[in-house]
Amino acid sequence: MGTDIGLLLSRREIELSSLSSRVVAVDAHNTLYQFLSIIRQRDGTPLMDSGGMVTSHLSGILYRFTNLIEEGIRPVFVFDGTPPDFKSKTLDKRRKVRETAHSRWDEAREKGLEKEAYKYAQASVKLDSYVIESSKTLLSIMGIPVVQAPCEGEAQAAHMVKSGDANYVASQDYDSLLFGAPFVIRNIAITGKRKLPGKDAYVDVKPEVIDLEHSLGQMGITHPQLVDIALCVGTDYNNGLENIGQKRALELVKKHGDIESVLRKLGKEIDDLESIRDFFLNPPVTDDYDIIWQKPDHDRLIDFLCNEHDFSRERVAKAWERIIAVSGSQQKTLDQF
DNA sequence: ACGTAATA
DNA sequence: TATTACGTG
Repeated sequence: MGTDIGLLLSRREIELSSLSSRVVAVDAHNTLYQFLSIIRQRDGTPLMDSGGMVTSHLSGILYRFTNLIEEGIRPVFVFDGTPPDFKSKTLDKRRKVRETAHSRWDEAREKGLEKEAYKYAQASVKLDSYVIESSKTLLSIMGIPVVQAPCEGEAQAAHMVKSGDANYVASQDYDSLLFGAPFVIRNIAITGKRKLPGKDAYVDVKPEVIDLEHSLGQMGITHPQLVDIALCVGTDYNNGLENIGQKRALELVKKHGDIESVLRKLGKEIDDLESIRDFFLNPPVTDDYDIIWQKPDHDRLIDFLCNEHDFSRERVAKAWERIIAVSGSQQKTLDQF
């Protein structure tokens, strides 16, 4: 998932409190995927209501964004639209991996192999229309605005920061930087600990900002050259070159200037090179959206989470108190303008 | 991932 | 008060 250019970028640790009153364009796909893969029981079974509907993503949205709202952060969720044609090979491949993982999850669970089951459960996560629609419902109940991207959500989120309608993109992936996002926040979570994949070890993770211009300056390259580096290491739309990782890709692009020269030198080719590069530099986006933080709806919150999806009334009531405590004062500051 | 109770 | 273990839906 995403493009592996993290080692090349400069990051700066921040406190969540420094984001107060800032508008954060949340990469919905990335965030929901994260919730669905991590909020699980030890054998990989996700949280579910009595009707068997998955609720892990709803739990993640409720608790994380209650906290962010309490910090005074103004989140906007940006959902994916229709992917470009040249992504179809990648999407087919992901679907096959997912299906294989799903059957291996079942097998491992039958044999009582918890760790293996958990691993395959994570790999079989799919964002279906139920997950998308139920997420949008909860967000609207919480008063959090939703923007529908015409194409890739990360491109739309990047556009919103460029145009000044948002201050940051929030995503664990780096792709919004390829789409030109000036500022990207990673690790915008509450608990400062993350499990290392495959290991039983945990590391402390703090929220961090990646500044695109600053990163480009440190590397001594331009934005189009960063896109060329991404094309070398592989993106959601192409496979990348053999034995070329991010460090060597940076050296090659700096030395030869652009990817065409690099490919000539190596005697290699990348399918749809022109289209993919143009897609990163000039992606389909829209200005047809409204970012308005509505008043959260208490009755609908209780009905949706407790009656429909079996959440604890006590916990939802507690979250409600925290949401409403700041949304009241925030509403005032909005009214003043 | 997050909340909460238990633990030290 | 800070860290860990367990439940959440």
